[in-house]
Amino acid sequence: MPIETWDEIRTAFQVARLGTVSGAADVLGVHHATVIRHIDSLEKRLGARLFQRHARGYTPTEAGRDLLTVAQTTEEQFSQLSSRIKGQGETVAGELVVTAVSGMADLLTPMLTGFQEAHPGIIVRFLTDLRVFRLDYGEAHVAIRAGAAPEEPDNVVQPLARMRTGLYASRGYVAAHGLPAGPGDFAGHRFVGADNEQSRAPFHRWLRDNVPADSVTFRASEPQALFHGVTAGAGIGFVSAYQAAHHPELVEVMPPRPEWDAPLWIVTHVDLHRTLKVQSFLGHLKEAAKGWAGI
Amino acid sequence: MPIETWDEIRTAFQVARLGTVSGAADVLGVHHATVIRHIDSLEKRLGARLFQRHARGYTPTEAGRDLLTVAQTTEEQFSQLSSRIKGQGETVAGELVVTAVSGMADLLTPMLTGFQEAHPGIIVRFLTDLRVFRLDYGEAHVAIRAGAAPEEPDNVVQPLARMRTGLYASRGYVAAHGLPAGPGDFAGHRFVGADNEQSRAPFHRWLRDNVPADSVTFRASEPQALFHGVTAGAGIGFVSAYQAAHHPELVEVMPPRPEWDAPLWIVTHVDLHRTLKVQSFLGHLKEAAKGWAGI
DNA sequence: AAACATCTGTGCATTTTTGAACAACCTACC
DNA sequence: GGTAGGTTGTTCAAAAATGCACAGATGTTT
Repeated sequence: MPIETWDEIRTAFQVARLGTVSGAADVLGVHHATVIRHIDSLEKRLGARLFQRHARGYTPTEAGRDLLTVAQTTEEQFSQLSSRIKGQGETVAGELVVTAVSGMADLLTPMLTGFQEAHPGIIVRFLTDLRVFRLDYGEAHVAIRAGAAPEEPDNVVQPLARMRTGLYASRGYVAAHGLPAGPGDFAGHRFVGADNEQSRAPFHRWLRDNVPADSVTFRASEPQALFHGVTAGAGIGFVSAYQAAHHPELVEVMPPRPEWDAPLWIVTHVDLHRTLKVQSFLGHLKEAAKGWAGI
Repeated sequence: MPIETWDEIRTAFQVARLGTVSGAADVLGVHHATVIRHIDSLEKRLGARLFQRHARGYTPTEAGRDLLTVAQTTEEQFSQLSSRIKGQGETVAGELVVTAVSGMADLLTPMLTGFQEAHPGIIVRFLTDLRVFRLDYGEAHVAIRAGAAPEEPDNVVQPLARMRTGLYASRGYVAAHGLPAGPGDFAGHRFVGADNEQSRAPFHRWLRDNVPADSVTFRASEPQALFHGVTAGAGIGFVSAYQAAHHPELVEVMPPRPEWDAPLWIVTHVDLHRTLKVQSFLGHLKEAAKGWAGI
């Protein structure tokens, strides 16, 4: 037996609270005729009288007093809800969901923990998965994407940084096979590459163009697996300069080149982009990116 | 920070619950364009987004989920309220406020207690006061009035019984002064009468016409005081046959006459008259009145 | 006693809300 | 790949809710 017209309950509530139709109309900001019509409609719907009418005003019946107490708490609940929602856009609290490909975890986690410490009310959820989380489904507040600029509608895209990548090999590999003198020497070496033939990453394309397919002896679809392949000595492969700098066991085969750079993008949904929480995080993120000069 | 449009919260609640605008529109029985407009209006009012829009539907944001839980309990509260109000007109429970002049207390109380015992859910409030309680102010459900038929608007009036009254004196008075032989002998006796000169009760008028004013030596405005005056031996006075029958110390001076009869009326407010609670009480009251043959 | 202020109630013009139809988009399924 | 079903979003006409003005009634104050 659900009630269909909550607004009528609200007007009835004010009438029960103030005792007069005119007073309720003033509070509600409507004409007193509207109040009368709301009461009539609601009483007809409920099949019972909520008020006794007389020339001095409306006095609530037993049912009217019942409605008064119920609507009183409703009014308070809605008021608190409104305060929470209005305030949440102006405070940095609650969940902040960030998504990125797993390969960026060690790059991003220091920044994420720093943001969490700066805003104790924040609970950071860092989602890394193979699939791309969709911002328009509300799966995350901020996504950090690599590669071509995303062009999804309703998403605001900002450049974050350029991720420099170079060719690296593990010390074990170098000890066993030596370093290639140059591109002409690649045929005698082993490489680690993407399993996906049409990978659009620029360094992957460069590998396809400059290294014989037979020399790519370790292939994986997951970026993290490629990185592990290099560190384990499976072959020479592309590693971001940032990751390489933190892994002393890697030896630089070819230094990063501009054409290998992969741009990083900050992507947010337009609905959430303007909120203080997201804006605050974006500021923190860009500040941290300035320290990524080495990547 | 009160919320002005409860209906918009209701539609937002359904959208959050079902996940789609179309589904909410079906449940609410309105067009989906209306739902969209409600959501837009509410979000604009709150200054925050409640939903993320995409082609598969609306997924609630953090604020939207907050609204969902609040509105969920509101829906339940209103539903229960509706059930209570709709049901209360069909059950005999709650308060039943009956008002009458205090002189009728001993006549009515047995009937009232009997009604309460027949309906354990009832709390009977019997208000007796000098002033007349006003039904149109919601002061009582049922009023029992004596005298001329009430003619207030919005009140439904039904005849209940005729209250027969006679002239009585206490045994002590009779022992001291004897009984008057007839109206011609009244001048030598003492009488108890109304203080109010323009009292409209027929027996009071009869007293004014047939008894010298000097013989009315005990006057009171309160009916109960008049009755006590008679029983205390202050003089000869009018007592209802019902009361006289229950007081053996009274001696009949003149038996009840039809022209002394005072009609009793049942008065109820038109809004409450049709409710089962009042109707049930009226049936009980009329049944009890059949046993008042002696009054 | 009489004027005043306040409240309810009702018919009519106006504004606001709603509904219908259509377009655009995405998803799923064949 | 293409088609069918479902969803959102927008424009214009219809419907409904609202505001206005005035009448009626009651209690209060001068």
